[in-house]
Amino acid sequence: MYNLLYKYLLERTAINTDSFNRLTQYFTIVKYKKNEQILRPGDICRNNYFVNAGCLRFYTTNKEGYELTRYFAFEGKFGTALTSFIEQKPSFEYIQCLESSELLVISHQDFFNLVNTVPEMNFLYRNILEMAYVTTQRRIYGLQGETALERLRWLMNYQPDIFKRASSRVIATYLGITTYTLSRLKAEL
Amino acid sequence: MYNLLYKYLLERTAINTDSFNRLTQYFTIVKYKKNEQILRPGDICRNNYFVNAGCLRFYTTNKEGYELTRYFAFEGKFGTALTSFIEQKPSFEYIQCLESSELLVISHQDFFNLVNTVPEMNFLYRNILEMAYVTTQRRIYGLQGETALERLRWLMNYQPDIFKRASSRVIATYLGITTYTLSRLKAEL
DNA sequence: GTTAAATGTTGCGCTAGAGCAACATTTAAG
DNA sequence: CTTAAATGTTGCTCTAGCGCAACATTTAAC
Repeated sequence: MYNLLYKYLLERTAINTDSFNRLTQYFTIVKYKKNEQILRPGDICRNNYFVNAGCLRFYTTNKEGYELTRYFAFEGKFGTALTSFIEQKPSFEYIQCLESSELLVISHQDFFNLVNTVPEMNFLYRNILEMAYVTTQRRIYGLQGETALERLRWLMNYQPDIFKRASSRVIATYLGITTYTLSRLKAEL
Repeated sequence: MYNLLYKYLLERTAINTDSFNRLTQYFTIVKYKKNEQILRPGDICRNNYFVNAGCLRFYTTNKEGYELTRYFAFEGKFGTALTSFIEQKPSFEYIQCLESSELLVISHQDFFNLVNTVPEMNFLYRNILEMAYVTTQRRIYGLQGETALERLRWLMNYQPDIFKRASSRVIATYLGITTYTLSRLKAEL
C-alpha cells in the first residue's frame, strides 16, 4: 500500500523505516473511477495526492470554455492544484481522474505540519516545488517560442506514454491547440 | 546597504537582528551598468541576486533568435535564472541589467547552506519557489488562453511600472508578440 | 453482436498576429 | 546643438491555426 511512496521518498531522501512509518499515518487511501472529478471550479484544494495507480489530469478552462491541461500525474508522482493548495483560495485549476485510480491523500494541514517538522518532508516539498517550476518553465518557453508541430514532437519524445493513456482531445488541450489541428499535425508527421 | 533585504525578510519571517547580521556576511554588493549582461547563453547561474536598486530582466532566445522575457526583478526582489540555479547546469535563460543597478549577490553554495541551516532562509526559499510557481502558472494559462490584447490589458493593470521602466521592444518580448503587434494593439486600446 | 455516443479526421473559409519595408520619433554621444 | 543609432509606427501581404460542418472510426452500454 505504501510501497510506491516509500520508493519515492527513498529516491529523494535518506529517510529511515521508523520515520517513514510515522509519516504514513497521515495518508489515507482513496479510490476514484475513470473520469471522476476530484476538484471542481471554485473548490479550494485541501489535499495533496500521491498516485498509487492510475492517472490524474490538472487543467483549467478559459472564458470561451475550452480546456487547457497543465500536468498529468501518473503512478509514483505527487499531484495537487498547487496554486490553490499553496494559497488555500478557490482554484482555477481542476483535477480529473483520467483512469480509475488509487490515491494516497494527505490534507493541507498535515502536509505542512510535516514539511515544518520533518526534515525529509521539508526537502521533499522543496523538491516538488523546484521540479514544478522547472517543468512549468520549459512549458512557457515552449508555448511562446515553438510551433504546434514542434511541441507535438517534443511531447512524443519525452512523454510518449501520454499518447497511450490520454485521448487526443486531452492531448490537444495539453498542447494548447484544437483537436482539429492535432489531427492534421499527426497526418503530416 | 542591507535595509531593503532586512525589510524583505521581516515581511516574510520573524527573524531577529542577530540572525540577520549573521546572514549579511554572505552577501556582497555589486554594481552593474544599464544594459550590462549578467548571465550569458551557456553560463551556469551560480548566484542569487537581491535587487537593492535598478532592475533585472530574465529572458531567453528561441532558435529563430527572437527573445522571450520571463520576469522583471525590481528593487526589493530576489531574482536568478532559477532553473539553472537549481540544477547548476548551463542556462537557457539569461540575465540583463535593464537600468544601472545595485545588487546583493549570494553564491549558490552559501545560499543553499543557509537554506539548510537557517530556518528563516529555508522558509524564504520555499516562499520564493511558491511565488515563482504561482506567477509562472498564471502566465502559462494567460499565454495559452488569452489574446495578445487581453495580455496587454492585464499587464497594464497589474504591472503598470513596467511601461515606465522598460522599452516597448522588451515589453513585447514579455507579452510574447512582436513590436509591430504591440504598437498596433496600443493604437486600438 | 448491435447500436448509440463519443472520439477522430478532413475540406474549406476566416482571423490574429508575423514579417517586411518605409517612415517617424526618441535617445545618446560628440 | 547636431547627427547617428535605436526605438516606435503603419501599410501591406502571408501563414498557422481556428471553427464549422460533414463524415469515419472507435468505444461502451445494453
